Amino acid sequence: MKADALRGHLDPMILAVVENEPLHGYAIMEALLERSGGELDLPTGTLYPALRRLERAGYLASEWSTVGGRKRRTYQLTTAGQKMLASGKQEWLTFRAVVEGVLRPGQA
Amino acid sequence: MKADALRGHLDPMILAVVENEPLHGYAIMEALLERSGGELDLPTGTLYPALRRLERAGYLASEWSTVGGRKRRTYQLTTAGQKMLASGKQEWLTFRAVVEGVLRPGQA
DNA sequence: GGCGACATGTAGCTGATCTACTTATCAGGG
DNA sequence: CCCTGATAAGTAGATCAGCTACATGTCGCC
Repeated sequence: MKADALRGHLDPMILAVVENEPLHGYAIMEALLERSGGELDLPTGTLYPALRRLERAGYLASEWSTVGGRKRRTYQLTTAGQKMLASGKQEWLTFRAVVEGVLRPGQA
Repeated sequence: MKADALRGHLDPMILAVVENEPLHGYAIMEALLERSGGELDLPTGTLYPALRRLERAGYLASEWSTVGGRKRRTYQLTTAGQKMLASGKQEWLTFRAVVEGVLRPGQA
């Protein structure tokens, strides 16, 4: 999967994995990997800046903790983040309809 | 629809509209607009450079003509372009599965 | 004459994602 | 005891597709 394809779609995906349970960065990476069937293996240089960006934007809130001698920064969805996620899901449906309307992937 | 979302998905869409009939730039714009139900209204500053990029890459071939006093550059799919389109369609299916696996858009 | 559709293009900006690197803890094998 | 690999979090700098804004010109119509 090309890197560009992700552009603009990563944010809602990140928000989605912390929708039901707060997770720390590394666990978010693993969750994305698992939910995507091994396809979405984000470099740390992508994920961590993305998380800080989402926090700065007010969609995530974080909290430090230490587990087994390792420091963790756990992120949870804010109210704004919930709204963002909901609209992100909606936008995905629109986007999918647009692409498939143009691509007509059934017609090889 | 956010602009970023398009990243990496525009190329196969452009190739798709010239799949069955060669079209000139302006007609490609109109075809995209129509197939997307009015959602995909590309600025000329996006489309024309994209067409030149696709031609430079060998996926499209162009030819000038004049119709009603106006110059047209008509693009058609090359063999490489056909292959690119086919793999682009396949990649779209993968990408869609990844996003939906993570997003689980059914669960609002 | 002027406006809107038709038609093609360039210059320069933005910013999300990438590569490559750094720092640190812990468990297990040799 | 050291080394590797997993766990955990980050930064600096490069890339490049799509954007805004601009430029040029034709045609039909009011």
